[in-house]
Amino acid sequence: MRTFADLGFHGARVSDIAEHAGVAHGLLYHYFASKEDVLQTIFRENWGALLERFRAVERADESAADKLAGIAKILLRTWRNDPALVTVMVREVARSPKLQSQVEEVREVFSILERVILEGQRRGEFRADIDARLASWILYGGLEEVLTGWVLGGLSDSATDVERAERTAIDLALRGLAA
Amino acid sequence: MRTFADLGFHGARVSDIAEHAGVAHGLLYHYFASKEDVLQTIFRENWGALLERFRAVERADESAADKLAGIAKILLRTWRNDPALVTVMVREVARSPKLQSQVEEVREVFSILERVILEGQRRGEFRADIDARLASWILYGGLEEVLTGWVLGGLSDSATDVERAERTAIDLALRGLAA
Amino acid sequence: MRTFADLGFHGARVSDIAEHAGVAHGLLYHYFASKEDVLQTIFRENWGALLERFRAVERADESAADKLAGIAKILLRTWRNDPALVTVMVREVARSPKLQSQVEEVREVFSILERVILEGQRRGEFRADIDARLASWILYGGLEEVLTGWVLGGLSDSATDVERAERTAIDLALRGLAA
Amino acid sequence: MRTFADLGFHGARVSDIAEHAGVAHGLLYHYFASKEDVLQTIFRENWGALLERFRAVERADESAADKLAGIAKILLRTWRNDPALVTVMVREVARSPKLQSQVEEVREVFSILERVILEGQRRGEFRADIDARLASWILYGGLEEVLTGWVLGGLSDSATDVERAERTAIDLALRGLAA
DNA sequence: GATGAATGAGCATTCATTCAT
DNA sequence: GATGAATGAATGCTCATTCAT
Repeated sequence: MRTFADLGFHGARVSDIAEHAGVAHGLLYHYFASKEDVLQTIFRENWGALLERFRAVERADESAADKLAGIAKILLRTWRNDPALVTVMVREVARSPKLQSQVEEVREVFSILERVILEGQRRGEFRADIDARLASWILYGGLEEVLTGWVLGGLSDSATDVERAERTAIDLALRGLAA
Repeated sequence: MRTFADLGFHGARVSDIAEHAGVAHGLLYHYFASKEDVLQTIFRENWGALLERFRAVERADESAADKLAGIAKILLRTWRNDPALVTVMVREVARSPKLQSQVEEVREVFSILERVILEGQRRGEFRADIDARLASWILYGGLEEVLTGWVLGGLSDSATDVERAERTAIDLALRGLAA
Repeated sequence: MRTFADLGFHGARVSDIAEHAGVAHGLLYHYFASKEDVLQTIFRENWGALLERFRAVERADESAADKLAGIAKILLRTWRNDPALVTVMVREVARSPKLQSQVEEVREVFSILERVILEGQRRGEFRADIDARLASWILYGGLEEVLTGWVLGGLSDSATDVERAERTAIDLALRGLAA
Repeated sequence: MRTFADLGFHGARVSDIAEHAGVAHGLLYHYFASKEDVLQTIFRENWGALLERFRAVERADESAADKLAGIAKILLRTWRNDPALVTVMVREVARSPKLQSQVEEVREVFSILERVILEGQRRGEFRADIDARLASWILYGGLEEVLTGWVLGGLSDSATDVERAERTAIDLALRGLAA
């Protein structure tokens, strides 16, 4: 993950990864079928864990607004906890069809957001004149762009800035959706 | 542009581009210094034109809300006018540090959005308790994610859906920012 | 052909072939799809020419015995004319299923021999109590083994020895088949 | 032997052999010095046994013709008894200089055949105007090609066909050599 | 005896780029 | 302008072999 984060998928040679791990490059092929499988595994294991947390939020006994806020927090705080992971996700996974097979899993986050929004609309928390599906993409895009800003260095990611970003994103979204 | 859109930057060989253009691949080097220069040129020429249109909106004598709406429309309608361009932008330019030299230009759109938001805050149109810089990233991210949805096929892009996306995105943003 | 003859298919590196030819190894891939394609091409072009000569003999207006003798001569004299070709054929093509797609073409020689033998039997030149198909394999095997002996150095291939081999092989075969 | 027969020497990985044998691949190196040593051992043990039988035939108190017939029978019947062995011999050992050290042993069969033929010539059984050395190669080649036909599937190897091949090969050879 | 993680030499193949024509 | 033969650096991957356990 760190090698991909530093050099990008194409820029990272298999031997770079192995060197980073302190093993011979051949050993990599005991554990992974190919260089791409390494990326796929990084994605699968980490995104799966994130999805699990999103689902837990969805199941929680909270208002839809709190659920959205919870998901946003998980996503944005991942930058602090695991910047290499976020870097790889943002640069190699999010938009490239490199991991076609995983597209479904990537989109699961949209489904979760959509369901939460629909729930909010049903409960009267959120306005009903908004397409929940579209809103889920728009909200997620806003969050991902903040992560991208941090990854590419366009946005400050000091502790206070991260906190402010969290508040801003949540605030914008909830006001945008509020009934 | 079409070749990059179809195959991606890494997946497209110089000879693919030349074949697409109906010339020998050697000729490409009369017009471009390298394969990367082709991408750079695509970006420069097209993004420059978009930026010009964004700036025109910024200069117009309209409310800040209308300016934001105008920018969103330009961005989203580009998909219909030039899907290959959007595909290349979304997949090859937006996140990769491939075009480092152009990062500044990419970010110009954030500056424009930020200035429009600040203007709206100054005029009392928009709430003042929002960091304009952050908001510009978040709004742009929402729009770009919709484009991504269209590029990768996750969101329907029929004529009515494109229009609805436009309204939804603008509506969410303006309600989120409204004073 | 010479590189394969010297080093064997597996022992020859692509760069050996290219070096032998005095070009960069990359150029090889302008003309051949792969290392294996080089072998295939060697086979196709040369075996095809040999087959053509065998067919010419078959069509000739001669006794079946003379036809068999003619085919044997062509085969054995190829060693003198083109030892590298024979070496490659004997070592890389004849028995390995490496060129599965060409198996049919390899077997064409058996068909030709079989037809000549059948013709001889019909004419009363050859005894009729012999399975022509089997005989074609046996005769061809005898010839090929002589070539093998020359390739691997087990049999002397001086000019007089080559001539004697020719006479011996033909003599054995014709006496074996004689009515 | 079965792994080499199925996949060829180069196509068979050490781990394929080990898997076939139901052990870990590392264990192979307790019993064999190398992959090539496995092939060598297969050859040595089996070819040695065959040679022993050939020599027994040579020593027997029979006519030269019967001796030739005996050797042919042993060789061809091995296909039925041990097709994998024959496959390996035909494809990996016979022509490749892979087992250079064993070349002598391979050629022992030619020596035996040659001596039998010489004996037949001395006794007046066989015509004297044939080079015994050459004849031994030619006869052996005929037999080996029949085996090759069975191995590669070009010749039918049903029980009756095997028997007919035996008769045909012996018949052709003896008539070819007959005084 | 037995395992399988670990090694690293070896090699085919790709493809951007050059340049003589 | 235009071609495409020629180059060669770069790299993913394979697999025989070793050896600590």
